[in-house]
Amino acid sequence: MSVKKIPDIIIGRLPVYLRALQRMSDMGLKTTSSQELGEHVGISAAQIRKDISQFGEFGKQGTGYSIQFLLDKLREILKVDRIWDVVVVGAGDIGHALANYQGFQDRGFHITAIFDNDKEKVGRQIGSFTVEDTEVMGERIKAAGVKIAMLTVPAPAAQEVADVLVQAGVRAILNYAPISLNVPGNVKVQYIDPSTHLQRMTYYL
Amino acid sequence: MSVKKIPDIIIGRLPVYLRALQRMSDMGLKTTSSQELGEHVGISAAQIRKDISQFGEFGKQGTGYSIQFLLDKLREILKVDRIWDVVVVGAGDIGHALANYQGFQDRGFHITAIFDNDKEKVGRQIGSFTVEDTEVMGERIKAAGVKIAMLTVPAPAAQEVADVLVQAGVRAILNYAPISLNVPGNVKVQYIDPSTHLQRMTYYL
DNA sequence: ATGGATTTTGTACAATTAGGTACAAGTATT
DNA sequence: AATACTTGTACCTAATTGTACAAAATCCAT
Repeated sequence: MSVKKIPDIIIGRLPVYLRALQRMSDMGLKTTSSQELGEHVGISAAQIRKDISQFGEFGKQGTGYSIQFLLDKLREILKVDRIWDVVVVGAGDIGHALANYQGFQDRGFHITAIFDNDKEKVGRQIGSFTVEDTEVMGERIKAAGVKIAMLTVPAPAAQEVADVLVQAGVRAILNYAPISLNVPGNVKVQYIDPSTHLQRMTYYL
Repeated sequence: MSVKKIPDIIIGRLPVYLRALQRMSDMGLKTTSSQELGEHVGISAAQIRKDISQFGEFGKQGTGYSIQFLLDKLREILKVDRIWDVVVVGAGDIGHALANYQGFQDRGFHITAIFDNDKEKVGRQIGSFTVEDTEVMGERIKAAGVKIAMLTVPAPAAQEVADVLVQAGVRAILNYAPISLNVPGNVKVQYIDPSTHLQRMTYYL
């Protein structure tokens, strides 16, 4: 009896539900329905019910879902019921913005180090972080057991850095470099490239 | 005889192909195959052939695709065979990073203005831009006919700003605020939220 | 030059995956 | 007690992806 494999596409929607539920909770709401949640996130109520029901029967007929209970469950499912250490590679504008970003704290992530290969930048202070040399990145990641990295280096360097990250044990990469990365099957990559995202919309203009 | 509707999911992959092809072109390559392109972007060769064939017969048996020809075609399909004006709303860290980013130039986009509602920031210089007041944003967008905006304001302000953008004629929003936006059906939104993207990967760790 | 081997596309067909519809059953409200 | 609300799921439909191959183009050995 193995656990049913959950499709990626469903996993991809859960963080969106989580974000909306957190917002509802912050507003003081205690319960919600698939209908209401669906209106918030722009997804059909049936879809939401089906997605959630993959993991158990979390709702109650006539009432809907307890927001707090669903938050707890989703965090548990997504494994963000804990704090993950994350490193940033690249101390440019994006690296800066990420280092200063206050939105990781409550969503399961904590930046622990920033690396750059530019000797000019190494040693400098970015917020509460001191930029470290990329040369020590691999061993630092290994030693700390870090599994998640955000990659903000220029495209030509990205694959090489990704290889080092993977070698050091990183299993999830948020890639800001405008290039597709080649990584082993057990490593996940999410891509953030503003031009690519914009190009997904111009077709419809 | 209407043109066959192309699925969103295919449109979403085209910018990735475009990016990889541009890279190959920069490296001096003249032709490629669905096989080779697929290895670069991590998508099956059959999928790539089928995607491309939606728009015409761009390849040649035995040879593959002319990179330059395919680049031209993809740019035309995605309507990035021109330069789109884009505005940035929010002059925080992300707004700064976007304003300084050099990666829009060659990919069909040009930032024309940056807005913020903080009177402290209005009038300041960010790169070659002078931060303008959000109050004049609507009329400025209307006057210039801008169709694309990047939204980098705090979550609580995002929906309100989005409403103004839509009212002013914006039809594509790249939303960096960690919240789902409610917009009319003829307006496209792409979401960039690092925490959400990270949460899509932690499940697999 | 030539012919067989190789490469590669575009597509027909099959299989799989994702999403929509509808409703029984439970819960709440009046 | 009747009405309204809401879930979870069975069933159906649509969308997406994979497989396989004919046809065309190229390559290569002689």
